[in-house]
Formats: sequence, structure tokens, C-alpha cells
Amino acid sequence: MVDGSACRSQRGSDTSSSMAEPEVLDRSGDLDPAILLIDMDSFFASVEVRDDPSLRGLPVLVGGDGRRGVVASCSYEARRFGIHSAMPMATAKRLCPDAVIIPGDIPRYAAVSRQIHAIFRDVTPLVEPLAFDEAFLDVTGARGLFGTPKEMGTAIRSRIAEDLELGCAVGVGNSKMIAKLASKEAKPQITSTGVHAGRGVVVIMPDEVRAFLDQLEVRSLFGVGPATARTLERLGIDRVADLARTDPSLLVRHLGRSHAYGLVALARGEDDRPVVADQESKSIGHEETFAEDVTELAILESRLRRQAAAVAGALHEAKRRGRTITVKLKDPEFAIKSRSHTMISGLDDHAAIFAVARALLSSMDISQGVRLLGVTASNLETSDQPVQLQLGVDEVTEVDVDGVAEAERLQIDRASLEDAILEIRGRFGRSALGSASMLGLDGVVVPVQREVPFGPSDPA
DNA sequence: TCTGGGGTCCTGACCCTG
DNA sequence: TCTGCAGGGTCAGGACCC
Repeated sequence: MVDGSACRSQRGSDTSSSMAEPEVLDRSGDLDPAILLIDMDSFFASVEVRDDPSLRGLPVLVGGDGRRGVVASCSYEARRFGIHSAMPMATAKRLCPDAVIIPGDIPRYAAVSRQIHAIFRDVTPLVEPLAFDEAFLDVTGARGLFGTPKEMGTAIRSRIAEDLELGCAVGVGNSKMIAKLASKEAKPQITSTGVHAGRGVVVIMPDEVRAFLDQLEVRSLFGVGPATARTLERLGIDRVADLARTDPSLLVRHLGRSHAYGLVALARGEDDRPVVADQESKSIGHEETFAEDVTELAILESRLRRQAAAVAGALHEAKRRGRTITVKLKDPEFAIKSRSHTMISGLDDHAAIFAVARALLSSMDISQGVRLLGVTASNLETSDQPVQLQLGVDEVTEVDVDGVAEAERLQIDRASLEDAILEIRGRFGRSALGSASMLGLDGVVVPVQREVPFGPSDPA
């Protein structure tokens, strides 16, 4: 699952690039609705039900069933019991003991997602994916070809139903925010009497925007999560209408400048962020929550090595290298700690990434136990850029200098080796070559989520 | 028996440089 | 040579989204 970042991707540049007061333009009334937000109905669960019709009509939960698993997706039948995504699986099972629990198959969902996005691109090239199951479409240029935006939304919905046997909701508006909110109105409704088909396609015309927004709770706005909602509530603001009337300068102290001006603008229906296709990722990471809190450094380093390999594999796939390596851990009290280090040149070698990550981990306190551990590469550059030697490695950070120097040496020594390994594995399969450190007790390579290169520093 | 994983963006503190 | 300032980069943490 991915995120709603694209929805926020322009926000920062709107307001933070200048110290001047952000200019507030009201464009809500002078544009025809031509932005579609298409949101699949309970995507993972719907794919499972489609592929196994015996599940039809049953409460289906997709997600981890371990001690610390959560619900990634659930059918509408399960939602009748109050279950929702991100709920702890243990809670969901308590609410609905008869629910069918399915671990999930991300590669299969990704394949279906590609089919869905191909349908979108038959209508317009301006498709901005938000997640596997959601995307913005700018159909301004397609209006002459395929009719009105509402007709296009209806046609896309029909095609997804006919070709893929899946349901979706379509929101149409003159901005991303309105399209997003409209799609929520189009979703199936759950009441005490059961699940009722939604409207399917909802269009909010420019002259309806104000009334539409005024009836919503502030929590409905993109960017208002639990923390911001609490802050606004303390200030006596709980409806979008209240927020729209508020002078944003009065909120700066509580929310920060960018967030304050951005939210008030959204509440006023002002949102001119374009639909941007083909956005590249800004970071690539891998993390895992342990079934039990871990205090042993050796275990953490072993997991870290695997995560570094997963990140390296993803970087290779994307033909990118990360200049900044961040290690994140969550302690038993859910406090998140992170340590990062930025290098002159990016890394995509798993041993090099591991060397930096291990150095960062060694500077962190793990005595309380570690619930979650993860590695992320950010500050991404394309992998065809030359590797810059880092002379006189940092003394300003607390990172183990030897670890960073080792990473740099490994990155250079192993660049061509990684390519060879990838080629071998491409020809003979993922299990053709692996590292001893990733072998299970039975000698089988423990799978990671992505294609992962291995190298001779981990003697196979 | 609580609370995943993979992301993006923002902010404040701090340091370095010109 | 010293000092103050502004701007940029880095780092750590928080909040948010699906």
C-alpha cells in the first residue's frame, strides 16, 4: 500500500519556498470539474473474493494474523462489525470471530493494480497513482473524445466491473481535494440494516463546492489527522465551515506556517495542485515489526542485513542510489527513534548500505528492546552518476566513521559484481544465488519482498 | 490482547560557509 | 582578524496518508 503523498506533494512548495505570505487564490468557481479520483472498493479483500467466490457475502479480513498483525483491507460485510483497515487483527477477531482471515498476496494485488491503471491510461495519460487502489485522473484533454467527466467516470467504472469484476467509486471535481471528497460520497454505505450500493459516481459542480464543504467535519480534510483534529478542536474548530472563516495567521502558532495556510485554503475550496503523472519515489525503505521485542544486537544486525538487501534490490530495480541512509526503530513504548547519515555519493550495494546502517544502529540505545526496525534510503540519485569518493569522512556526526568508509569501499568494489549477480539470478531464478546469512535452517534462502542481490562478502 | 508497512512532507535545532 | 548575519544542508522527530 502506498500513500496519499501525491496529494500533499505540492503543498510544501506552495508555501515554504518563500517567506512571503502565501498567495490565496479562489479558483473554485472558474473551472469545470475535470479531475477524477477513482478509488477501488476494499481492494485487497475484493480481489480475494473475486478469485474465491465461496467468500462472497462473508466478512473477509486481509492482513497479518500474527500477534501484532493489523487489518490491511476488509470486506464491507466485515465493516458492519465495526472493523476497519489498520485495526489490530486481534481486535477485529474479537469483533467478528467468524471472519475469514487471509494473509494477503501483495504481488497479485500489484498485478491487478497494473491492469486497473492501464484502463485509466486508455482515457488519459495524466494519471497520478496514489496507491494500488487509487489514482487521480486529469481528463481535461479527453473531454472531446470521451464525453463529459461524469460519462468518463461511469465508463471507467463499467469497464473495471466487466473486465476485472471489481467495484470502484468515482469522485469528480475541479480540484484534487473535491474529487477525493466526492469519491467518499460515491462509496457503498454501511448501515445497521446492511451494505447498500453507493452512488458510484459523484460530481461536485463549482457552485456546489461551498455548501458541500460546509457540511463536513474538519477531520474529512486531507491533512487533518488525529493530532491536527485535536488541536483544532481545542481551538473550537470542528467543522470545515469554521476553519474556512479562520484567519490562518492565528493557527500558525499551533500548526506551523505551511500546515495552517494550507488547511485554511483547502477549507475554502482553494486547491490548484495539478495531476502529475510519472512521479519518481523520493525514498525506498524496508521495515518490520517483530513478534517479540528484541534486545540482542546480533539479531537486530541480522534483520538489518536482510532489510539492507531488500532496499538495495529495490534501488537496483529503480536504477537509483540513496545518498541518505536512515535507521529507524520503535521501542516497546512506541517511541520512534531514527538516525541518519548523508554521503557525498549514493549507495545501492546491499553490503554498503548494511555497513552504514549497522554503524547507525550501533549509536542507538536498544536496551529497552526494539519492536520495529527499518532501513530507508532517501536523497535518491540516478545510478548512472559516478561515485564520488568521500575524503576525510565526517567527524561531525556520531556515526562510526569506519562503517561509512567501509560502505564507500564496498560500493565501488562491488558495483560491477552486483550487475553480474543480478544477471545470473535473472537467468536462473531468485534462488540461484544467495547469501549464507539469509539461509534458513533448512538451507533455503529466506524470501524477502523484492528481488535482492547477494554478494561474496556473505559467502554463499 | 492493541496499534503494520511503505511512503511524503514539515519543522526546529544545529552546523557550516560566505 | 573578528563578528554578525543569512542561507543552505543535515539531522531527528512528528504528523499524515492508504
